[in-house]
Parts: sequence; C-alpha cells; structure tokens
Amino acid sequence: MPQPRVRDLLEEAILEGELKPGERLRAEALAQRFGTSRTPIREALLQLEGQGLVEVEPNRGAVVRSFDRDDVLDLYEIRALIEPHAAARAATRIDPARIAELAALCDAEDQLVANEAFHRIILEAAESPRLVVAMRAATGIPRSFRTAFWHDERQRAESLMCHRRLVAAFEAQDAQLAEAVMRMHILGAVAFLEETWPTHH
Amino acid sequence: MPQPRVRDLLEEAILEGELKPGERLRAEALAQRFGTSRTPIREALLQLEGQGLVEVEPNRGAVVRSFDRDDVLDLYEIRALIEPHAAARAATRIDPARIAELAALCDAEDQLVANEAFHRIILEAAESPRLVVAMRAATGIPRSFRTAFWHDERQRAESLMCHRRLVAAFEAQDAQLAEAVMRMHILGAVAFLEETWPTHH
DNA sequence: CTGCGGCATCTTGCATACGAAATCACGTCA
DNA sequence: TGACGTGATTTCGTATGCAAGATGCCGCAG
Repeated sequence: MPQPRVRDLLEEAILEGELKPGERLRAEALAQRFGTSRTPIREALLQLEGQGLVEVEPNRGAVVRSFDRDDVLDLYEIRALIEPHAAARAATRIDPARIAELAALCDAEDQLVANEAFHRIILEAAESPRLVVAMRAATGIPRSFRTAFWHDERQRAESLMCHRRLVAAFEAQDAQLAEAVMRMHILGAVAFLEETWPTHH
Repeated sequence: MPQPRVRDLLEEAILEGELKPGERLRAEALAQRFGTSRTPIREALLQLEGQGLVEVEPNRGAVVRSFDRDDVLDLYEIRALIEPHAAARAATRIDPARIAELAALCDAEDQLVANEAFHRIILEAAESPRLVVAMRAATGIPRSFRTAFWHDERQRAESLMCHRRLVAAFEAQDAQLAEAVMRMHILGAVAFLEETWPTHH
C-alpha cells in the first residue's frame, strides 16, 4: 500500500469541505498541516487545478474554487452527457462481480458514499481511460453540494430506483436501457437542483 | 502577455512530435533543454499527466504517452460525444464576430491549424468552462496522428463541407442542425481512421 | 473624509542540495 | 553459460534558500 499522497489528502479536505470554496490556500500553511514542505503542496495544487477543484493564478496563489448555481448546473449538464454514455458502454463490458458490487451498494448504509462508489464503478466498467479523465476533470465538487439530495425522501427513493434499474440493465446487458436510465437519473438530479436552489440569490 | 510557461513549451514539443510517444522524459535533460531547473519541469509534467499526454509513475519517471489504435478511437468516441453537445450550445450563444472567424477559417491555407482553431472556437462559444476542461483532458494527441486526414482528398472535401454547414447552422442559430453536423463530422473522422488504420497490427 | 503613493511584509516561483529509490554493471556461484 | 546478489551510478522526491512579485498598512494631500 503506497503511503497516502499529499494530493489525495488535499483533495479529500476540499471534497469534505474542510477547506471551503473561496478559501485562500497558502502553501506554507498547507505544508505544516500535512507535515511536509511547500514543494509537494505546489505539485498537488497544480494537479487539482487540472481537476477543477482549485484555481491557481500565477504569482497570486491558489484558492478553492467557488461553485455557484451556474457552475453546478454546468457540471451536471456534463454528467448528463458523459455518464449515460459510460453506462451504455459498461452494459456490454461489465463483469458479474462488479454487478454484484453495484447491487450491494444499493443496500448500503451511507448512501452518500455508496452513490459515489456506484457511479465510479460504472465509469470504470466503461473501459475508456479517456472517459475517466474527462469526468475527473469536469465533475469534482465538495460533497456538501450534494448532501441536499439525501435529505429529500422522494429524491432518495427515485435515486435508489434508478440504481436498481441500472443493475437490472447491466444484468441484461441492455446498453440502451442503461443509457436511458442513467440519463433520467442525472436529469432528475438537475431538476431537483433547479427546484431547491432557485435563481433568486 | 505572460512569458511562455514551461508547461506550454513542453506540451507543444509533444504535440509537434519532437518528443515521441514512449520516449522517456528525464527531468534533468528537459531542464537543460528549456534553460530552467527540474522544479518547473516536474510541475509541467504533472499538469500534462492530468491532460493525458504523459504518464508519470512514482519513483520511475515520466514517459510520453503512447497512442495505439484503440487509444485514438477511444479519444474520438469522446469527441463524438462532447463536440456535438458543444456545437448545440454554441448555436444559441455564439456571436456574429466568431461566426465570421469560422467562415474565414474555411478558406485558410493551413487546414491542419485552421481545423484546430475552428473546433476550439466552437468549444469556447459553448460557454461551458467544464466542457473545455473535459475536452482538454480527453483529446490531446500529437498532430502526426491527424495529418493523415489532410492527405486524403475526399476526407478533406467532406471536412470542409461540414465546416461550412456548421457556419450556416450557427448563422441560423439552429442547435439541432449544428449538433447533427458536428456528430457526422466527428464520426466521419472515426470511419476514416478505421479504414486507414486497420486492426491487423 | 476620501483617494493615492510608498514602504514593510508576506507569498509565490525557481534554483539548488540532499536523502532515497531504482537502475545498471559486474563479479560470483551454481 | 546463465542466474543471482552486491555495489556504483543515475534519477527521482522533498526540503530549503533567495529573489521577484503581490498584498496590506499607514501617512499624506486634496
């Protein structure tokens, strides 16, 4: 097991919300926090910039990217594009063991974490390395932006239903169905976002 | 204008084919080449890794990514997904000045360079920052892999026709048409690749 | 009271130094 | 002859120093 790299620790800190959007990231402070020097921190920040999690301006430092309504909708529009495609590819490539994992995740305790794992497994099952990097570059946001979903009973039920339908589609190796369900799943999230996060602020 | 960053010089060198796929990238040698030290080189390599142009393995160094047939087809499959979407968004957002630029590019001398600019303008006109980074992460390959297109007369003619049709679609702000033409355009390239680059090696 | 200029301080960007891991070469032993 | 182990050399990863650019504060003039 490789020791945890600074990049991953920093990514986790941002996704967990310990470092908040808009917050200035001073290299020296982060170095102390992770018990290392500024060099690995700088490298991590540059990698995370390519992932859209931080913004680095030359000679002015890095800040955690801020995500307003338009950003998040933009992001989900790309998910709505990429993930159905990934699901379609996965339908004819995924192996039974993975399908079992997906099925298990439907009954998991922590639905927030389970949901992430669920989508990641499908993305990887698409067996398109480029698709993975495209998603990574486009879709990282702090989890706090997604917790709203899991507080709404109807949304949670619909999500779970979609996941179960996806498992069924994979078992039947039905690419069209998988694609359609995934598109509905993502667009459902978009609609929920637009409802609960109205324009007027 | 900011001075040319090492990252861009290195990217150019790879896209131009000066550094060939599979070639080992020793930090010290690159540092001398660009008249700098290893630190900026390391940072550039990590950024380009996120862009899919190089592969960095811990404690073992960086290599220019090799692109085999499957890689390139995988890449074009993602273009076929993203660029039609970008074209559809651009159709209702692009301003007339940009359309004029696109029209001018159809008559440009260097079709290889003009083609790149053409697609970049459309991508930016989609006004989706996430879409831009997704494309960048997914679609960088050395230009040598694309030169084949411009040696085939029929392919060149079809390409030019698609470009002109796209300009017309933008003038009419017809998102559906723009999307369809762009999809045909990219899938045409895929078909050409599959013809000219047969599986049997 | 407000806007501006200059100085002190802080932060970044790059170069360099040093320890650690990997690679390579060579000699030994089966 | 071939496989393996050991030492030398190369290359990477991290820490730190220093110069250049950015930030912030205070005083001054209008």
